[in-house]
Amino acid sequence: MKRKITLKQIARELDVSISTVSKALSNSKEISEDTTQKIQAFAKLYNYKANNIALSLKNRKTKTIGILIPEIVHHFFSTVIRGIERVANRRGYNVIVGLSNESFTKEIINMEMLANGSIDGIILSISKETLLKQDYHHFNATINQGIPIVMFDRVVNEVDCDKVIVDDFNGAVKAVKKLVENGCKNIALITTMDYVSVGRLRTQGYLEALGLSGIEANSNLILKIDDSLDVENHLDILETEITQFFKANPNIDGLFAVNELYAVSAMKVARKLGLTIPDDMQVIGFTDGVLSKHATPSLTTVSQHGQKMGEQSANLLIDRLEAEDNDNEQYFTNNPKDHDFIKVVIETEIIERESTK
Amino acid sequence: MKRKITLKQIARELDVSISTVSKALSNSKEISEDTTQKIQAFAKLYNYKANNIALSLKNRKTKTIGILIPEIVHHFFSTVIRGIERVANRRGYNVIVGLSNESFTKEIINMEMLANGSIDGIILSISKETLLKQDYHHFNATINQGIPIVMFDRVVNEVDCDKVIVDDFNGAVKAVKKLVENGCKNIALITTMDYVSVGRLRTQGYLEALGLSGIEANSNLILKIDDSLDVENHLDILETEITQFFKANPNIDGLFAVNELYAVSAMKVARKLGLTIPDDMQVIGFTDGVLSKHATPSLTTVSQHGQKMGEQSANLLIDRLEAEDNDNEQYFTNNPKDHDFIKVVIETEIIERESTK
DNA sequence: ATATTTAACGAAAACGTTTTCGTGTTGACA
DNA sequence: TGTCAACACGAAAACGTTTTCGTTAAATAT
Repeated sequence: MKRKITLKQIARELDVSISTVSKALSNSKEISEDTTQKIQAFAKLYNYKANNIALSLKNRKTKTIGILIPEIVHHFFSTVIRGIERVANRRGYNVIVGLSNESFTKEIINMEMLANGSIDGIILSISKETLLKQDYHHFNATINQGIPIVMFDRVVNEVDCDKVIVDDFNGAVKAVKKLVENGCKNIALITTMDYVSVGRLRTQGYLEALGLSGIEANSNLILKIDDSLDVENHLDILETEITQFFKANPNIDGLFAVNELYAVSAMKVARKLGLTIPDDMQVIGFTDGVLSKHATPSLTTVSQHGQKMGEQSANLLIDRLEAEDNDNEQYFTNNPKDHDFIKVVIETEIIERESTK
Repeated sequence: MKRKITLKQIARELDVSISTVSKALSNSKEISEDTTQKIQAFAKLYNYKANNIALSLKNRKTKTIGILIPEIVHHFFSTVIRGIERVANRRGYNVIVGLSNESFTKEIINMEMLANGSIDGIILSISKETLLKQDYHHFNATINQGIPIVMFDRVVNEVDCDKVIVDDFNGAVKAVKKLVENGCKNIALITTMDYVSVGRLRTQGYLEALGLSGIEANSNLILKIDDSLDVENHLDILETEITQFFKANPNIDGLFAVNELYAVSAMKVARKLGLTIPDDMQVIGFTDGVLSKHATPSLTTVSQHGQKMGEQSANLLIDRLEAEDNDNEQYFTNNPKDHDFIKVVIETEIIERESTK
């Protein structure tokens, strides 16, 4: 078991100084061609690679970015990670992942763990509990420490940073409009409680689309699910709620759900109630994941383009990191550019499948 | 924007030496109570936290473990990550993720990126291309550099390291036996090409179960899918293959599929062909993911317990890392324990749902 | 022959810690 | 009064780099 070789060992072995080795390996022309070749040959032989940690310490940057998300067993979030990893890798960065598990405390602990030198910047999506508490001091704290943050999807105005969001509002508008165009008269909505911003925005989009179409919103047609409980493991509850909802409103002929789980569950319930989709009821969900694609009938959805969100987030963050590098060489450290934060909006797209006509 | 405070700054500010500050913060009794209090108060005020990178360099260990998997938008793999992250976090480790994207080259590049000091050990699952090439030198190389590896799920005998696998063979046996018990006479298999070990093992389990039940295997009832192509994006191809398969074998009354995508697709095809599940055909899939749970009818599956695999892998790795620490204090560095590698087998479990009687 | 440039290399600082090993001051004790 | 612990602290090395700034010797210019 050979430990990795270091500059010092090469130097000792070849009877030169550490500086000489370092320079030779970076092809400095301070070093004669002879020694350079000798050193490079030796280094290659022993497969020398500079130690990342030492470089990080010296350069005061780690070339790794942190990701902090609520959950990873989740199609959307893992898609975002894939996008982040893709551009991070291409641009020479590593990716370190932390999971908040929707918990405020774990979010803070993770942030602090990451902010102690492990990473140059953070890409995150806020946990539900944090959104509920509306306590964002930990974000501002790390930003103040000079660690840039990019927020995606679940963002919040109280924190000044770059943001990448999907156009939840217009996505919902598009979806509901399509239902209207397809002839639906009584369009229902299944949504979450309002504190998750994306749910709120999608609800607003639903209302807006109805308004634009001259349809009066009917609060009976809106079902709000308390997603503080872990729905994945309480499918039965979800399904009974939907069953009651459908029974109470037999006139529903169109349904918009703010996520694919609600949509797919609704289709299941509908079928049990003897309804045919899309003939008796058309359904559109938000978030294009595996469920939508493989459900029967397959589900028409509003795609969020998670991978693109990840890529944009990573590019935004790395751009800012590398801009900082240049700033340091400028005369003004506090140049105004630092406070021009960017908000990227990813356009949604409706993917039509079998659940609509 | 305040940069993080360092020992040196505290020392200068309080007019003591760096060593004193360091000792005071670790409650060394070399330092008087007065100074200790003063320093600790100051440190708390400025929210001092030791810089991780500096610690890593000094201690020659990073307290982070690398994960290298083929794909992250994948229920099983993300479940494993969740498990790893969970125990890593509990035991004070960070987690850094690399994706091979099923590519041999990306796997190597990622390994080298990680092995240059960024991590203490690696947990990985081998990419398809690597399995196909059967070239495992990069794994052995990093092991030889003193970086322990734990392989999960897709493992290989040619590399000496700890391994965590699911009992693919017996899982398949159980599944097929259940089909037999449920009265199936003509049990089909949908599987992958043989180079992915897990597919091969599950196929063998299928054959074994048939043998045990006194049923003669019929090669016509085995459909091998070439999963070198990206099936997710070529569902149509998959479905037509299955359609032909079913049409050619109308006597099929039971089906075992080596993953849930194949199983769900098969159910879809079966329904289109007018078959009712589970009445006309019972179906069991391997890998318990979202699809299985939410399909209609919901799918009986063999659960791999991904999270448990992740947790076991992480524990195995960290155990070894921390055992090494102690070994260094022993007289023998090359003690025989180093070569006793552990293979943990996670038992599968059949989760019964609507697709079987 | 002397001054000056150039080539080739080494010493040392710096990044932020921890830890070992001094060192000076105090108080107790003989 | 002289000796010796005990106490409280500082200097410096080490982890592995890169980079600045010497320094030496040879080569060139004057």
